[in-house]
Amino acid sequence: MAEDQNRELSDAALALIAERFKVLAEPMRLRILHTLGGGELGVSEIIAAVGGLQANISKQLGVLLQAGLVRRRKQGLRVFYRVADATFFELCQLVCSSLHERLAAQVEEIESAVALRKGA
Amino acid sequence: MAEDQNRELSDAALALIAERFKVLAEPMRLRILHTLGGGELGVSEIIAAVGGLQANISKQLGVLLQAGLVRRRKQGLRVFYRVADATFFELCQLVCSSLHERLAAQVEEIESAVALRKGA
DNA sequence: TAGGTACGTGACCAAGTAGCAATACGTCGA
DNA sequence: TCGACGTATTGCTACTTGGTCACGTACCTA
Repeated sequence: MAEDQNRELSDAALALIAERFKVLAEPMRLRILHTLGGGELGVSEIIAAVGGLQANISKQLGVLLQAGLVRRRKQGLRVFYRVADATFFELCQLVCSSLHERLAAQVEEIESAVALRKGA
Repeated sequence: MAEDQNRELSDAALALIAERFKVLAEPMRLRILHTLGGGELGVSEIIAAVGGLQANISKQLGVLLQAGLVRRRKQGLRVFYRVADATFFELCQLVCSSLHERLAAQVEEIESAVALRKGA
């Protein structure tokens, strides 16, 4: 039973982790977060920075807010957002370095293949 | 123009990062990777460990392989997979700690609300 | 060569969702 | 009170994809 519980807990944890990754799996949301990396911004500024229609930006901001990745602050007509979870930047950096390694390896592979063709 | 190039490059990079996150945004794939954390395993063992139909596991392994997250090795009839990108575990750990913080904050919020009710 | 085993693939369906257009909501100045 | 403005929401469409079934492929043994 303890085993079952562990399995259940592990599954629940994996589901939560997957959900977090899902939120980050959209270029537009990444652009918004990246833009907010410079500090708190109003919705209008975000729209100007990342492009796209207001409705969509608002929707994606809602997704990020519900995921706890950004915080919201109202001031009169304006609404300001800022990054609430700094791990986002670490995650991006990790993925970037991983992708960089992978691409470098592919380049090397291709180059060695070219060298083989030259030799033949 | 340099600005445009930077913007284009940044968009392409964000698309790549989003794609990586997308691969990790599925509980079944996370389960497979987590299972492979113990070391190289054959497809049959993976299926036994994570559950589900063989066709689906094979499909998800294909996705992971194409993403460069796992490596493949054939030996007779058997096919063995192993984790190819160790950053996966760091990513999971980061997300886990982030989620833990978030949940702890929510618990605290709820408890203080309960305390307020008691006080009233 | 025939048959069995381990794994991959193609076709399909159902669920989820990004983007868009239209509209609603809340807040301010006049 | 009435627009005007900034933002959120709703309904919709098109597309993607996880899971499943049926079948194909590669490899081994007898």
